[in-house]
Amino acid sequence: MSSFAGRMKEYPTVSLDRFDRENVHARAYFLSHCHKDHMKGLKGPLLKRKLHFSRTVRLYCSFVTKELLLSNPKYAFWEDYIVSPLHYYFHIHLFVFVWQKEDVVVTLLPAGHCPGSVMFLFEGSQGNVLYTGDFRLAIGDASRIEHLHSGSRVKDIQSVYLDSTFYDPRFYKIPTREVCLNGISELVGNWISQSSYHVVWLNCKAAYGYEYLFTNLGEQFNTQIHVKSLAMFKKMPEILSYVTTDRKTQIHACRHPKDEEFFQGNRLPCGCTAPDGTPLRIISIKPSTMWFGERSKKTNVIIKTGASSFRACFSFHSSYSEIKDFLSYLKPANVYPSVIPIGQTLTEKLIMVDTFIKLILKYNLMFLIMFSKQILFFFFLWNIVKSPQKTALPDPAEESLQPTVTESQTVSHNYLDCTESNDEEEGEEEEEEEEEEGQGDMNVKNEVIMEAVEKSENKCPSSNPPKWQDFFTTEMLSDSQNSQSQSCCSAQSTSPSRMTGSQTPELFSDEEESTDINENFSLTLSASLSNHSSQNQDSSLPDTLILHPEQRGQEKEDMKEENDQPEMEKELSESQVSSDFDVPCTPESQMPRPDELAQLYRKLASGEDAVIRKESQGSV
DNA sequence: GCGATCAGAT
DNA sequence: CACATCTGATCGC
Repeated sequence: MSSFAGRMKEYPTVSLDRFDRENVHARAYFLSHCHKDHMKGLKGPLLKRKLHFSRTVRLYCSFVTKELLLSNPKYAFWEDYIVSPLHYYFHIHLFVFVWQKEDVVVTLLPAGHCPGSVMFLFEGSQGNVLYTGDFRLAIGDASRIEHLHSGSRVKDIQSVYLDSTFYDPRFYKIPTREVCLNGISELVGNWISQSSYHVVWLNCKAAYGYEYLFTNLGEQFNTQIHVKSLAMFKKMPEILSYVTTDRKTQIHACRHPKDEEFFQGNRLPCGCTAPDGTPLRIISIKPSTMWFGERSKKTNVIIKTGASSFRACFSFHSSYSEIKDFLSYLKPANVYPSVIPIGQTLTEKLIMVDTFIKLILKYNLMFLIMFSKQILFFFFLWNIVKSPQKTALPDPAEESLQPTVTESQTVSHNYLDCTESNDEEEGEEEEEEEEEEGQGDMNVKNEVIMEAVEKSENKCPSSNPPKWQDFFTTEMLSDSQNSQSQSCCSAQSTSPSRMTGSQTPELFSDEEESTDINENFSLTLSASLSNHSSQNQDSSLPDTLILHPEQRGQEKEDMKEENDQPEMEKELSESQVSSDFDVPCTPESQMPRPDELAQLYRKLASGEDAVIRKESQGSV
């Protein structure tokens, strides 16, 4: 669960994923995805009143997040205040008023956590800051995210506000989404093929994120999954076509307050029975996170937990090694973990991050010595020491070399609002104290950076740049899964990414049921889900500035050619071409002058990312 | 009566 | 196997 307090040190006038307390005063809001623990205060009366009186406050989120949010009547009052792009990669031109006006370009990056989930990359005078929200990216995915790069280099990232849910060596490895999906498919297929009375209940929690499971199962078995409601997907036809409210199907993901009891009594949560009265044969599959230690060779993705109950591996969050890979690639100067697991103090978490950093340091040292790259190493050290650092922060170089965090220091400063003992009054004194000490202490110096030396060759965004369908697919669907292989999203390009025999996990840990499951499954990850058919009215806001990524068009064109998309995706892309995609800036802002713009663009590493021109191609 | 918060359960 | 949500109890306004 996120313990992030809502604000980033570098850009404190915006709030992300928190809308209560001091966040009520934010100039702009960002919602990374539509999970309740990231929506605290979002339906609060305070904010509602603020919206009523303010003409400038907006909530920025992805299109899908907007749809999901507005499908809940409790959040419907946000409708006129949401700014969402039709595409993943877009730029908001923010004028943030605090100590000065500020140009900030915000880019939405795929997060792979649930439909609509994104990370926010802020680029402005306070540095490039990445807020990950919750994310699940596979190893290697960062290199495929175009907007983390400028040209062939990885952008310099000042800080990462990190989803550290599994940032713990215990969660070293979590089977990839594809592997998990294969296991579930196999189990489902073997069951429902036995007779029409054999049905599966997917015991999913009440949260977005299982949709790609539904779509893939629906696709593979040419059926629809029974769910409680379709309303939230009404603008997402590729999801819509795989779910139904018709109970006459063999795969159910419906819920009921007493569904566990129902299941024990051999009933589905929806109460569905066979027309002829024949008792149904129901198995339950409960998606849950499974992890494996570094040395563990077990890779069971399905565990039998009862006579007809199974647990299936499924994770919304990146594993330890995936997070490590992510950080090692980005090499941010600072890392702020946003999740402090229950039972673990902030200090422990920070120390853990430190430990990782030290290990990296050590590893690199050895590596460097072995390969006689000392020169590079010292050059890099020098870079760290010399690197220009933000104001109001302790010298990061100094700190990074002594990354010790003491309990008292850590706990008393709640910039991230991470500690449980955090029910202090919101006095101003405290605020100031935070400012003075907290920031430095909360700085987890990330010498992951050291790996830069080793990985400098890898700094370019791979020969296959990120393809929009990798992540755009309802932001979730099969997204980034197999990073090493290419896109796994298009129906045609999927099969190559199927598991090889050696990678095939044992399906069951319980032997009694593991006999007859040996079919080969042709996993077809469905094509893009997301059809973002409508644009909101925001482009008509009076004081909006629309920035269009210029080169994006051509790049997408290239991508389309080298990537043989199935028809559906081509059509989708084309439909997106036609839909103007206007991304308003913060309404308080003014239209920048050309020279201002030029300056802004210079701030972007390459200048490729933000250009005012209506794009002519399906953009990402 | 409403919202915030917490414990507990799933 | 640690994910996110819901329910119910309690407290304060």
